[in-house]
Amino acid sequence: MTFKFEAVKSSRISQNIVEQIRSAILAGEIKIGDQLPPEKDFAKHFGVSKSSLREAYRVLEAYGLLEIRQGMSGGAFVKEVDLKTVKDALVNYLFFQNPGLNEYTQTRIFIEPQVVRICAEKATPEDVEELEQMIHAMEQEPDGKNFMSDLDSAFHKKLVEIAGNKILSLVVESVQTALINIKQIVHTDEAFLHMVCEGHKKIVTAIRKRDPELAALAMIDHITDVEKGMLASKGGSMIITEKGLLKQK
Amino acid sequence: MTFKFEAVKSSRISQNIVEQIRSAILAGEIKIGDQLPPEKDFAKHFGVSKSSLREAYRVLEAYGLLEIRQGMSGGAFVKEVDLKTVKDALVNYLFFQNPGLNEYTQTRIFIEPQVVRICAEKATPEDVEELEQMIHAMEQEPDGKNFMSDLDSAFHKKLVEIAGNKILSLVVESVQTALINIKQIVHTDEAFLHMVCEGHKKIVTAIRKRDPELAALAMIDHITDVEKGMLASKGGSMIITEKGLLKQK
DNA sequence: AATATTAAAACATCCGATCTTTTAATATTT
DNA sequence: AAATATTAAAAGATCGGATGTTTTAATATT
Repeated sequence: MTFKFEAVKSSRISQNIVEQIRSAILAGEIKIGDQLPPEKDFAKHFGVSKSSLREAYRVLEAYGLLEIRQGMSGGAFVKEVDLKTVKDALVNYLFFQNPGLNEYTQTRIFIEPQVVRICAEKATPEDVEELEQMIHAMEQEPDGKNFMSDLDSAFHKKLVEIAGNKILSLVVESVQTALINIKQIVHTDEAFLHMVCEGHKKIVTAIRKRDPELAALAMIDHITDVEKGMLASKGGSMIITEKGLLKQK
Repeated sequence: MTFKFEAVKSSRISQNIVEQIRSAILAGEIKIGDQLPPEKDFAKHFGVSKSSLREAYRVLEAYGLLEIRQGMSGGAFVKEVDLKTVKDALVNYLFFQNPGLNEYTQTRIFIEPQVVRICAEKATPEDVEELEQMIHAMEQEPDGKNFMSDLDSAFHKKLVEIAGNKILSLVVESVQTALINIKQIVHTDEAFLHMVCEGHKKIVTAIRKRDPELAALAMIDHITDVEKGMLASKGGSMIITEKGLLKQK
């Protein structure tokens, strides 16, 4: 059988400290907002140099677990890991994986139609109102280029928030972020913007009618349209393909 | 309207270096395996102290973008970000979000039945063979406690690999990792192990029959059973509930 | 040919001096 | 009294250079 032991790690001092502090946080021994001792004191407490402690702080900061503030009444504070940290990690990862547009589309088609089914049941009148305002804001957008992707993203984010599943929110928002990066390259045009708005309208209409199946179908159409629209458009030195996603010309 | 400008950042030297190197990697200027200059030289090149450069290295290491090796012919090497880095980020994030078991289950039910539909079409005889061996290995497992979760995870990982979507792989594997952490607390018993094996068998049978609908149904049953099994079991000072997931007793 | 020793490259750690940022307390002005 | 300006102290940020440790390649020895 294959052994399940992992290679023993570097035992770098900073890494040791990182793990101690991370464990303390995950074990609930230190809570959000808690302040760690000043560098000098804490380094002495650990019996290490300031440099080692500082390197540990940098790592914990990168993990999103700490926030370090300079100045009087500054210091190292325990922070709740935010979505941005996770999305950044994901962007780094996906850069190397380089999934095809069809993989993004497939992921969306698996998840988002089901999300709007739930929305059709759970959405409050206020939710519907907000969704409609988001569509309206998108239609007002001048040439669409700048904020278009953000407004589009916000719409899908709102939908998945209504569904009330934090894991699905994470996935949907991350996919949106990744797609924004792509859209910034392929220069979607005015017609694309209009198509997106129409798609969103049909979805919201179905939700207002409390018709889960219609909402799901509208979402499938919308996601399909977006993929088609992106495949049709082209950008500078990059090209987008069904598989392989982005290739230099 | 709300401004879209973000707070200008600390301009810490190490952060500046991190962004420069990260950008160079994402822009393709530096490739996997490339070696960066030695600390001393590189620090001089940037016009900064070794400490600042070292802190930048720690952060890039945390991002999974660099690997630093000590000793002769050591140095800083550009690395492909691996799944573990992303999953760790996710575990940190989910610790604070603390989703309910129902959220995990819902995510799985949205995705995995669709995955096995594809498997029923795309799986090669070798894939099916491998899946069956994985079930067999799981049945051989003595008391189930130790490797059970890993074998279970591996099974679902293999399925989503067959589907050939890197994004879905990431999501499914991350959810599995998160669930393993929970299972380590709730002490699943012998009956649970048996139930899991039976569930897997039905799924593979459906895939061998090339019956997508049957496979999807088998997967839904399986995921539902696992949730029920986990809700039924209890662990030490922790308790697992439908919502809120883990609470101290 | 196998083994042991040595040397050098490169990171790891430590120390302590100095700079910068931030805020709270104080002083000044209106 | 209120608003504004100054100052002082706390805490991180940066630097540089001395010293330790790891790893590997070259060399010497058996």
